[in-house]
Amino acid sequence: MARPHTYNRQHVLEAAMQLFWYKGYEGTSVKDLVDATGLQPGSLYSAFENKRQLFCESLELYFELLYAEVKGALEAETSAEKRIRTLFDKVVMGYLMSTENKSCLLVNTLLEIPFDEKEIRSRISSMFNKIEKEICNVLGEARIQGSLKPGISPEIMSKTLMSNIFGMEVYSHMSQDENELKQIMNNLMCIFEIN
Amino acid sequence: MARPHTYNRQHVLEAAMQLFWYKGYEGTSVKDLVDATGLQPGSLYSAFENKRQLFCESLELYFELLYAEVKGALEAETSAEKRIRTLFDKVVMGYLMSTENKSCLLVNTLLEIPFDEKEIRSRISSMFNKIEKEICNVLGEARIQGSLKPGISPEIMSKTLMSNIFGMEVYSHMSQDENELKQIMNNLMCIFEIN
DNA sequence: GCAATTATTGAACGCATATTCAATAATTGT
DNA sequence: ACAATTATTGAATATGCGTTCAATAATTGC
Repeated sequence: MARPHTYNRQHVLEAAMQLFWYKGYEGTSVKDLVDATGLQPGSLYSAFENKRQLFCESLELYFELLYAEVKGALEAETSAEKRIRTLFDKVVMGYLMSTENKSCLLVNTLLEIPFDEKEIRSRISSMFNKIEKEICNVLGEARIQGSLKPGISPEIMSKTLMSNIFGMEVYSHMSQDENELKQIMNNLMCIFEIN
Repeated sequence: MARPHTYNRQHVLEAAMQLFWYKGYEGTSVKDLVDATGLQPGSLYSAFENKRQLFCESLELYFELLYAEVKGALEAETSAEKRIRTLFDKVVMGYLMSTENKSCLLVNTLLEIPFDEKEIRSRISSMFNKIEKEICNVLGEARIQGSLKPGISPEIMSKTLMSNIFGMEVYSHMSQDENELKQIMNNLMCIFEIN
């Protein structure tokens, strides 16, 4: 009874996410979005409330992809220790591979948004909480499997590992020296017993 | 032979730095700077080339203050272990105290600036390198004093500690839970022997 | 084929931005 | 007192931003 959409909403969202990822929220203009998506401002605004809303949906999409990757590493059929190591290999590789500022959109956002953006902040907070919990669970398994050094608390160590995931990201903005990140990673992996 | 300045350049710079610290580079407008410094655009531009240059000078000033604080902690007259602990107490306290987004200006800048701002990036990189070296030296002393656990490399551990300084900052943007940061810190301080 | 409905277009809007510059003011050496 | 020099002012400029909306196009049910 009415004219149908000509675009694919998901494709548009993906293009927008890539832009926000590369250039940040403020750094991405509506013109950029128009150019990248092929949609005119009017269509963009009818599909997604406004720029901010489009950004929020982009964050959700980003997390979906990120979380799938994390799960992929942590649910493999190997020892708990190996799964944690795989995750960190992926993280480090991700940072090393990113030629352009493409480090984690969520971290970038946390530091970019003004302090009164409580909603976005708490949303990202719960996203990372979810990942931290996954890591914590696997560390718990590692302890049962006897590969975790005694005296190490999964709860606290998962926070420390998260802190280093964040920290290595900042690190990767300074030097692209492959070894620096790998040294940090290896240092962290000393939480496991050497047999 | 000519009219003298009516303002104090250092005071102006300090006010600008505070603004950039609170609101970031893009988030700070020239109008903001005009309001905060009391200088009109023309004067501001004759004193500091342009906004970008003023920002660069703000970064240098910020580092001066930061470095002085770091040195203050690391050159105290106590054991190497205590000095490192003092530094991390300060870092964590700094994050906990900051009511408004006032985490490290240098880290914020690293994540905010576009990727092609190589000059700023490498400048900040060498700033943090200087701090890392200081930490490394003190860890070296700790090793000699026997307070560092055997098998821990000062060079690598100083990188890991830097990574956590960065990471805890990101962490502090999510939760203001005092314990989380302190748990991470205590976990890191396990590099020291317990006698 | 027509009426109804919705999608798309892209110019236009109001506002904010960084920067400039001619006019004015203040100081100093002579 | 005056000329020379420099500082200050703040309106003007050009550009870019996010957003809106009237006009136009496309589709479907009847």
